[in-house]
Amino acid sequence: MTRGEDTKQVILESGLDMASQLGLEAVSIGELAKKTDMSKSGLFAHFQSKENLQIEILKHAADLFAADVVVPALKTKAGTGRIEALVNNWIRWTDMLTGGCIFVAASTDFKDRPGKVRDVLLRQQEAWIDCLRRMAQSAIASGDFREDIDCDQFAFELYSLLLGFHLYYKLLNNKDIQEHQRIALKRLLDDYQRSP
Amino acid sequence: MTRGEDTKQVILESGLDMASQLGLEAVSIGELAKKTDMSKSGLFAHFQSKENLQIEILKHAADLFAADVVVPALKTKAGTGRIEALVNNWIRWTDMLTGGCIFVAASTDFKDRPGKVRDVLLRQQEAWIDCLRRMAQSAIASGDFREDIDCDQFAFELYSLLLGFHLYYKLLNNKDIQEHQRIALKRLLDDYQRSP
DNA sequence: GACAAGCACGAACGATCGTACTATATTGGA
DNA sequence: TCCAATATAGTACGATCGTTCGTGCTTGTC
Repeated sequence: MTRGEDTKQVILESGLDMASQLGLEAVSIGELAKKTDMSKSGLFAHFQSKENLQIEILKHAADLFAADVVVPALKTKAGTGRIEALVNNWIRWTDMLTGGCIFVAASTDFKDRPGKVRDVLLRQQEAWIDCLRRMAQSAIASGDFREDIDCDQFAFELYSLLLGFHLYYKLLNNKDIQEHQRIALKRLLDDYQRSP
Repeated sequence: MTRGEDTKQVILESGLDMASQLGLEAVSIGELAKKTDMSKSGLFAHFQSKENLQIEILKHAADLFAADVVVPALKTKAGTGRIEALVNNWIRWTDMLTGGCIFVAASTDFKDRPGKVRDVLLRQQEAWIDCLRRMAQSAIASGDFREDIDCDQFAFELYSLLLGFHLYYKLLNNKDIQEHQRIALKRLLDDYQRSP
């Protein structure tokens, strides 16, 4: 890794943290330069535009997300256990970043801001939902889930649960939410499970 | 209503629309002045600070929300029917505003911005969750729900469902989501319902 | 018709925004 | 060790940010 790529990683790390707190649009080049002890122009030279900076932050986040959330879950045996592992990894992921999940923040931030950033975000969200769907499919294959279930439906309900958890946890600072989340997940899995 | 109060309503209406799209923090006084055909200073005089403007937008939104979503639902008979009415009103509410639900947008926007705006938002969200909880309580009283259910748990699961719907609907433009939402709501209500 | 209050305006403030240039360090290969 | 490439800093730009101030235009009241 060259020196330039090295500092770029530092910038992206700091930018990711900033975006998780204030939103991707609120990441300003001047403020980011202060946090990384660089000059505005020196930092800017790495990205050529703010739009590129935002996109690279998103892609950097996606790399970390894949490595910390998805891949470890895929190493466990397919079925409800893998789904629970994924959920636990996701919760740990929202704890790693100071502000919470950057994708949740960016989603509300860019839902009405057309452009390349929104396009990237959309593809990422679709990939994530597809990941959830495949979790359900492999749970069918493993025999944990019934065969007649709607995997899209499952993905939607599971993602909804995570979004609810995120709001209770990050905005309302609700202490009991982890337990509520556990119960809701159990109810969801039970309903989709093969009756014994 | 005096002339001043009249234009203030126009400003808040436009500000609410803007906040629902770009977020409450992205509502700029200059841009809002353009949309309402006013001067920056003329508009500013109504609020004395941007913080006050944001707070008044939130309160204006809460008034509309109560009138369009909560009150009509409370006029129906308590129980699962009332909950369904509330959900339908909520969906219609997210359709009324160009960008979606302002509270969802503001929640991610202000989760890490301490201050008066965040305090107001927090109280509003707690009131909303309390509203959902009372819906469950009255459903118990009416005999629709079992008596041993956890109303906080129900509020969390229902709110999560709405958040998921909002993301699919507003960011992903998912056409099938209304049907997915309907199915998930049925599953939720069934699980909490008194067995016949 | 004078007067006060309410309301909106234009101009200007310092700060920060994203971006464009130019120049100076720092680096790795010949 | 010299050179070219890479990497950072400095300065400046027009635009916009939230905010302040002074001014004039409408109102409704006496």
